[in-house]
Amino acid sequence: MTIDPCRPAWNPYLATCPTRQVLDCVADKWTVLVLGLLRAGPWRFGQLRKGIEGLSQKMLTQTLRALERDGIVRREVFACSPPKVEYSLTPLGQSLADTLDALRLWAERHMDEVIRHRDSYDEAAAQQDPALAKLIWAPS
Amino acid sequence: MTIDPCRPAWNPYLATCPTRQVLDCVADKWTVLVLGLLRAGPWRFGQLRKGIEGLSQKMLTQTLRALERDGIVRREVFACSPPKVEYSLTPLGQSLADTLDALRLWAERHMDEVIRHRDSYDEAAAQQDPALAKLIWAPS
DNA sequence: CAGTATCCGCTGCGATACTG
DNA sequence: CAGTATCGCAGCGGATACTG
Repeated sequence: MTIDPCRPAWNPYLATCPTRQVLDCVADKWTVLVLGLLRAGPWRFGQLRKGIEGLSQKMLTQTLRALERDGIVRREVFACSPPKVEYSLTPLGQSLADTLDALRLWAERHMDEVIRHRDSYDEAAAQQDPALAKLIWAPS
Repeated sequence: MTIDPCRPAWNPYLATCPTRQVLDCVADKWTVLVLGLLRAGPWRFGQLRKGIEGLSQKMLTQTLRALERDGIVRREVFACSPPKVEYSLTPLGQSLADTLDALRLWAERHMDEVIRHRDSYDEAAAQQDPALAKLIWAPS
């Protein structure tokens, strides 16, 4: 495939650009966590499931399939009993995982500051409208 | 606030860890695109809306509110007519925006390769089950 | 212009049951 | 063990109408 000099670079700010779909799949909570684990080496399905609390089997399958389809994750089936399937990063996946890891690290590193902002924002909102105060404390 | 040496570092792999909520809001398609624009400087509401195709008013408001609450975006209201509201990055937001920009760049840079993988994956699936071939070509 | 409020269809996602 | 298939519903998110 040759480069078409007339074609503009990919631009996710346009609705029809394919990068939109990739961004949708890649900028995802579960993807960040799954790829974060895979950086350490191959993982089996059940290991990933146990390694990420709250991730249902369905969502894990869905996430892994999408990543496999895009060439980010490699799926290797071992013909044995009981069945064994290993997931690992492709070179392409490695580069993405490194990028996403920065995001996970950002969340861990700046969590304190985010919580401070969040608390003061909620407090200010509650004072403006005391009737809303209870909502802030309502379970998720 | 003092550091509690007993408290483990934040860990998004635990279901109840607050970083989960942050990851959920931050690892989001619209957040990536909004913060990508804000890196250039302050933007007005309408400008952001026009700058990101397919982003509805409701989702933009929601996204901006969440980011403001977490101290990532600053909202400045100008008392004039017609009303004018500017959104800009806080220092905290700058650090996040830089991280997310890497993600957007990754998508743009590796789109070709992703598409190649995707096509061959879909083709392989179609050959395994010819009846599914038509589904692959169905509109979104 | 920059929102809020309301309605509501669609689907994302969990729960459950079943298969190779 | 590693999935697929199916059901059911909460909530996401678009469309529309209204407000300061």
